[in-house]
Amino acid sequence: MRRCGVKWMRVADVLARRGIDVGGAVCVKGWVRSNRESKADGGLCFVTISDGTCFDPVQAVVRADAAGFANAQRLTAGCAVEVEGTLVESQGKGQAVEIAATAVRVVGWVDDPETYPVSNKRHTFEYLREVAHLRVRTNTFGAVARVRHCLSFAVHRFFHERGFYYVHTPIITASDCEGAGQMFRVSTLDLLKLPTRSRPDGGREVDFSQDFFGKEAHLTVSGQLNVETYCSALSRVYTFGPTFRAENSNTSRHLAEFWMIEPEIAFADLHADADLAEEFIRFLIDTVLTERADDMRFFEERIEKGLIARLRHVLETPFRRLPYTEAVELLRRAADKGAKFEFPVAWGTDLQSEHERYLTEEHFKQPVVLMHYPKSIKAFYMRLDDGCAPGRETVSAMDVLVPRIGEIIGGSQREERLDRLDQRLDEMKLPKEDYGWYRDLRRYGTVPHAGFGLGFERLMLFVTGMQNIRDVIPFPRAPKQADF
RNA sequence: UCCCCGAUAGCUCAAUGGUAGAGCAACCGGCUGUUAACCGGUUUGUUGUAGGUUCGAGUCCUACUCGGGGAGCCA
Repeated sequence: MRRCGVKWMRVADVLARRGIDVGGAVCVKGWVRSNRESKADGGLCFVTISDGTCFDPVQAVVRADAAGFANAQRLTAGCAVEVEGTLVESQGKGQAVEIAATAVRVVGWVDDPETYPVSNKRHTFEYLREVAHLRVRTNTFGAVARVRHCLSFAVHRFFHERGFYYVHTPIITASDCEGAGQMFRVSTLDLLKLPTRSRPDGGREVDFSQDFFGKEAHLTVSGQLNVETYCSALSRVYTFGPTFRAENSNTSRHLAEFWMIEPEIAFADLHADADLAEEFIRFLIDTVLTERADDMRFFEERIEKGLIARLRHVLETPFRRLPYTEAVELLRRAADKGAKFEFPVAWGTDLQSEHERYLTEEHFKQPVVLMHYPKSIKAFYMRLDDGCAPGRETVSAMDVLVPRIGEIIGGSQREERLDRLDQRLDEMKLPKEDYGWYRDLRRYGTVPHAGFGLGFERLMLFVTGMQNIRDVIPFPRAPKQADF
């Protein structure tokens, strides 16, 4: 590969004048965003070039005496170029500095400019989803990609700085005890020639002992049960990895493949868990506002007016913590006073989306942490609250609700008492033998512990103001959607 | 999975059951330190798929596919 004669720099550094100043020689490489040609001054082209390193492209001014001028005149959106020149103060408005080009080299042309899928104009997000391999070249998806990176690193930094260890929990699981919805099967059996064996009742069933793992295997729906084992030795741990749900969910808030962050802390109760969740969300917002100010300004201006004020409000206001029972009373009073709910509010049933939205968007207008849900609507591993009235048993669960998104975090203090855990397994008709290693944790040095799960893409929606979860992950997987 | 809405040029959208249109993009020309540039011109169609009704269907009916909004499941 040919090298530039002068120093090749990232556009982000050129525009910020890091390692270069006006008058310096520079080379940039990237993709053309726009090209405007002028006949003034003997002919010149204004070529804006993005290399994805920051929101703004850099403008190169190519005059007729520059090497490669004839090619520069033919540049269209999407062409890959190298530009050499001098950094100068811009004579035009809209940019402080620009590159006075001495040479332009076209690295890759666009075959057919008329049908280039992301030409220089407005496109709907639905359309761009159909060209997911090219949509990252747009303002919006470039910004999404950089914010996603920024938040990913912030997640690791937050936990690392607080003494948490990052645990790689398995993607494939042969235990059928995670119990969080439909799972994707993992198998190497020939679907056209499935081995079968007889069941005790005389029927036939697939013989998974002949499958790759010797038993049924699936993609994980949660790393929590596995990460609890490491928590019971390393004290403070977290996972951050892909998660899979085979639910037929067709919404703007669900994916079949998404990334989840699951911290788990030992010697901790539900309030320590909520403290952690709150500090965590604040840290992430603060980081992205500081490190991706350029992209966040774009989201504020073009995606959601008031976004930055909304995020700053979250930074400055403590989350409102509220027991489920009080939330139900509050919602019933609101309904009496005229709040329009499609579904009734009753103790013992899960809150509907409209109820959650009322609490966080209308009543409190801030993130809300709902705690101590009825045990009947929560998972077996959540800790039974002490001192409950008969018929009003609750568990130490918490959901963090935020405006616009609804539930962004679900967590709980875990049941660390073996007898209570076994009681819950029995009540929910779950076979104890499937939970051998999980029950062992309660037999060998059990401790109170707690954790939560945060859907990374939902965090992205909350932080960017984007509306559809399929637009905040590079290549979305959802029912009937696994292209690219 | 359920309810509602939609699918027409490369993109965004028009078109009373009666000849398929505009803006943008692209291309050509004009003007211009341009920047959502502007002005003039040119090119662009299996109207999502399969049936049906009708003299005639982009338009009406049925099914399917895909997309959007809402709900459920949840993160």
